[in-house]
Order: sequence, then C-alpha cells, then structure tokens
Amino acid sequence: MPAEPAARPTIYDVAQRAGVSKSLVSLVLRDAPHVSEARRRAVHEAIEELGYRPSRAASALASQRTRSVGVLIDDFRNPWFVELLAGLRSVLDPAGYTSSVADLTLEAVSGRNPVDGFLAMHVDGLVVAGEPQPGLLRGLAVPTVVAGVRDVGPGLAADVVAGDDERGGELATRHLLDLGHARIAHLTGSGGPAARRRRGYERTMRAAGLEPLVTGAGGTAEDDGYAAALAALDAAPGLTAFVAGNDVMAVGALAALREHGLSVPHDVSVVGYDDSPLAAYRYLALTSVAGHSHEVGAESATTLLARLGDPEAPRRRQLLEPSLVVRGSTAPP
Amino acid sequence: MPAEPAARPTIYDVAQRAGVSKSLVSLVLRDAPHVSEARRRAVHEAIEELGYRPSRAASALASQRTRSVGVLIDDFRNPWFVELLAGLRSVLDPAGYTSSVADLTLEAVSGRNPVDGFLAMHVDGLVVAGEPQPGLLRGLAVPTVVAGVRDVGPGLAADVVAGDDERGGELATRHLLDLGHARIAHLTGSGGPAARRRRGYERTMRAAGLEPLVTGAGGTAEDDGYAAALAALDAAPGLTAFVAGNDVMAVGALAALREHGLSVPHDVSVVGYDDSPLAAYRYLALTSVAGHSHEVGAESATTLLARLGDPEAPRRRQLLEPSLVVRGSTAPP
DNA sequence: TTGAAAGCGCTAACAG
DNA sequence: CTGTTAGCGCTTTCAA
Repeated sequence: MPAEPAARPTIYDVAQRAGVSKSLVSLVLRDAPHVSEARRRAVHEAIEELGYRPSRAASALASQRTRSVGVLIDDFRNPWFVELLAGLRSVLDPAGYTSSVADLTLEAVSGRNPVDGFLAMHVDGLVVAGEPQPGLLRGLAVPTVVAGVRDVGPGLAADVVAGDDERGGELATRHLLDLGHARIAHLTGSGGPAARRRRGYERTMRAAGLEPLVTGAGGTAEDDGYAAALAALDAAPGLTAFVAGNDVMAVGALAALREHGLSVPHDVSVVGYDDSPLAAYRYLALTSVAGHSHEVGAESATTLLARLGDPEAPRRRQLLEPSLVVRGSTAPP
Repeated sequence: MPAEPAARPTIYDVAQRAGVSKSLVSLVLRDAPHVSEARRRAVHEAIEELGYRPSRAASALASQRTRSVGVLIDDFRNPWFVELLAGLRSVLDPAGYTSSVADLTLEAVSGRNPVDGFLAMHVDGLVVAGEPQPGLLRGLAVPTVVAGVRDVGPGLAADVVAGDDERGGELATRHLLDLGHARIAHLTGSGGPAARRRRGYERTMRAAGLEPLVTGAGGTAEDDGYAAALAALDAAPGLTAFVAGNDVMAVGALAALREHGLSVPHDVSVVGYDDSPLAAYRYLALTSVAGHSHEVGAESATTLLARLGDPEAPRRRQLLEPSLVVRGSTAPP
C-alpha cells in the first residue's frame, strides 16, 4: 500500500518518518512532559522535513475544543478597539489560541446574532469588548470576559476587565478645573461606561462647588456629540469647556463649536475619552483620557485563559486606572 | 443503550427524531435538490426542537473544506476597511461562509505571518484588502482575490477587484480644475494604488496645460500627509489646492495648512480619497473620492465564490468606477 | 515511557 | 429518493 506522496502530511506520516507511533507525535505536539529528549527531537525533525501542519479540524473534533476565542467588537468605526485587540492577541497568540473578530454593528445590520456565529464555531471562550445589548449574553454557557465595561447585568456570569470610567471622568474634569475652568459641560451617551464617566464628572463638579451640566442621551457617535454640544451651548451660552463621552463625540463637539464661531482651545476647551488614534491626529490634537486599552486587552486574555483552566474559580473583576493625555484641545479659559 | 440526554445533539439525534437516516439530514443541511418536502420539513423541525447545530470541525474534517475565508486587512486604523468588510460579508454570510479577519500591521508587530495563520486554519480562500507586501503571497496555493489593488505582481495567480484609482485621481483633480484652481499639488504615498492616483492627477494636470507637483513618498498615514503637505507648501507657496492620496493623509494636510495660517476651503481646497467615515465627520467634511468599498467587497466575495466553484476559470480583473463626494473642504480659489 | 485502538460528528460514495 | 458504509486526522484511554 504505497502512500500518495503529494498529499498534505498527516500525523501518521510524521510518526513513520520519525520512527515512532502516532500517539507519541501527538504528545510531542502538546508538549507533554514524559517524552525522551531523543524522540522529541526526532519528531520535531520529521515535522520540519515534511512541512507538517496539524489539522485544527481534526484536533478540534477529537479534543472537543477549538483553541479559539471569539472577540465581539462594538463598532469597527470607533478605533478604540485597535489597541484592545492588539493587547488581546499579545497573550492569546503565544498561548496557541486563535481569535476571530466580529463587529456587533455590522452583524446587527445583517440580522445575525454574532454570538450564535461564535457558538457555531465552538469557540472555547468569548471576549466582549464594549457594552453588550442586554440579553445578548444571557445564560451563556461559554466562558466570557467583558472588556471595557464594568457593569454586566445579572444573569451573566462573566469576568470583567475595565477601565475605571468614573475615575476617568474625574480626571478629565479636574484637569479642566485645574486649568481654571468653571463652566464645564459634559456630553454623555447611552450605556454603562458613559453613565460612569458622567458620574465622575458630576461628582468632581459638585466637589468643586460647581453645578454640573449634562447633555446628550442618544448614542455615542459623532452626530450625538455634535447634537449634545449644540444643546449645551444653547443651555449655557457662557461655557468654556466640554468633557466628551468619547473621542468621536469630541470631534462632533468641535464641529458644533466651530459653527458657533468658537475656537478651540482659545474660547472653549475639549477633553475626549479613549485616547484613540483620532485624538492623536495633529489637526484634532485632543486631550483625552486614556483607558489603556492595550492593557485591558492583555489582561482580558489572561483572565480568559485562567478561567478556561479553572471554570470553577471565583469571578474576577479588575479595574484599571486611567490616565490623562494632554494635547492641544485644552487651555486656560 | 440509552443516550445521554444532556449532551449536544448530533446529526444522529436529529435523524432519529425525524425518523430518517443520517445522510438524509446531511443532505437537507446542504440544501440538496432531491429531497421530498415532507422529510425536509421533518428534519428542520427536529433540528429546531433539538436546538441542533452542526459541528464545523466534523464537517471540515470530513469534507476537507472549512467553508471559511481569511480576510487580510492592511491596517485597522484606516477605517477604509469597514465598508469593504461589510460588502464582503453581505455575500459570504448568506453563502454559509465564515470570514476571519486579520490586520497586517498588527501581525507584523507580533512577528507572525498572517497568511500562515490562515493556512493553518485551512481557509478555503483568501481576500487581501489592500496592498500585500511583495512576496507575502508568492506561490500561494489557496484561491485568492486581491481587493482594492489592481497591480498584483507576477507569481500571484489571484483575481482582482479594485477601484479605478487612476480615474479617481482624475476625478479629484478635475473637480478642482472645474472650480477654477490651477496651482494644485498632490500628496502621494507608497504603493500601487497611490502611484495610480498620482498618475491620474498628473495626466489631468498636463491635459489642462498645468505642471504637476507631487510630494510625499513615505507611507500613507497622517504623518505622511502632514509632511508631504509641508513640503508642497514649501516648494510652491502659492498653492490653492491639494489632492491627497487618501483621507487620513488629507487630515494630515489640514494640520499643515493650519500651521501655515491657511484656512480650508477659503485659502486652500483639499480633496481626500476613500470616502471613509473620517471624511464624513462634520468637523473635517472632506470632499473625497469614493472607491465604493462596499461594492468592491461584495464583488470580491462573489468572485472568490466563483473561483471556489471553478478553480480553472480564467482570472478575473474588475475595475469599479469611482465617484466624487463633494463636501466642505473644496471651494473656488 | 510507548503503542494500539476506539472514536469525535460529519460527508460522500455506493447500493438499495 | 434513502440507507449503509467507510473514513477525514487527531486525541485519548488503556495495555504493554
């Protein structure tokens, strides 16, 4: 029974070439402990020579685990996710895990449930970056970590890694206060992180003996920032500063200010949130609160791996301290 | 032999519940033609009742195809890809294909070869969105379509779907010409599409009896646009308009102009390229050439599916006509 | 330590 | 049209 020489090599070919059994090859691949050094090397050599690549499908089928994790991104349009993803992969990749990414907004358009998609792929775990629609994750059986949002409703047994949004709101506000501003408005969006950022703002304002002014309620996109800024300008014409719910909203606010003939930071200061690539563009140069998404990503991955290893461990919840990146959009009043 | 009631249902359970054979279930799943309506319905009901989900791993292993395609994105930071991806999925999803996305820039940092990753996953096909590094795809055995770049080196037997970049450069330039501009510079980047856009610009300028001025040579990021604009301003102080290689570069140019005390569009007009979400921000309001990435994506997917169906078909190369989206960054000089 | 053997859940001929 | 029969390539007891 001569073998076909052209086909993709299998574990069987490797075994034969190395003069060992199939199972030994499997052990070597999984880095098993009790294998003699000589045979281990022989196997590795055979793998090299044959250009062997294990079949994920076969291994998934046999082991009932895919070594893959699904990553749910809120919206690809908000570049916030880029660093998060990089952090995630910086620990998932070396651990031999594959990650597949889906965009909630995109999926919503096509009417599919992205979680279903991941479940069909049999991902071993899930990372939800951003705020899941209520119900989307209810009763999920697969290990999940929520990254970037600290309030996950009850009924979702997930680990959490997030920035301290309330602290971030405080940082932004205090920066403005320290600069000498007093008439500071906040542009908020919907969702948990937005609510916390707002709370940080409000708390800091009150502590300074100032009355908070919050506008916005819809989404967290550029439009929403624009509309909220307009509303704030309308409600309090003497404003000298904005704390925006995120960078994209801040860009919307910039447009509203320009329409009112107000210049930034000369007349009005603006602080964004997320320290996304947007904030770093020279033309925008937004002072922004950095949530350290890279670290959030890395920590999320570590947490997920830990849970995969021990499903019974107590839930973890980690908060990362944000910091302020000062650029050109803020100045004394 | 009583079955375990708790385990995930298999095709076998479905068959039993529907009173048919395993193979019939398989046929129904694949939408095979010669199945009686009654049995088809019976199977679907059983699937519904059991909450059955086919195992991709098993199916991949048995059929030697994963029904998945790998999508290589140039850089997640350039939001150009969002629509492309949406278009891609609008045809891949209904066809039952899964798509996994990787970012070349991200992978480059981690030192991994993303193509290798996809090959290990045994994707059935590849979509390369943007310009592949030379050599990255050389001698690739898996069906590939390159989206967005029309020049793929020899040695890569790929289908191509791209916007007509030369025509786009022409559109942008002609728009400026029609507005009455004459001193128009072009900010170019590296790579094939950039070269074609530049050629379109140059051709149009010359046809109008004007001397082209091109600056920039590094990358295509915001920095590069900034630097190129500065160089152009330096070389020709009387400039009244820029055609930028893409939207991100245009934003860089905006910063350079502001530094020179020049206002847009009052003193200088700016045209971007890609019509990315960036261009639509009110604060930027960039006139931009739309490459119709959604369509490019959809067409790429269709092309890939066709090739998967017939590997021997002649190579296809499609060029989509770009169009101009006029916003607030251009005006008469 | 190493080898043999029994599947994982599904597809794909091939017979009925 | 429907049922039977082999595997796909790998993991994983269980013996040797």
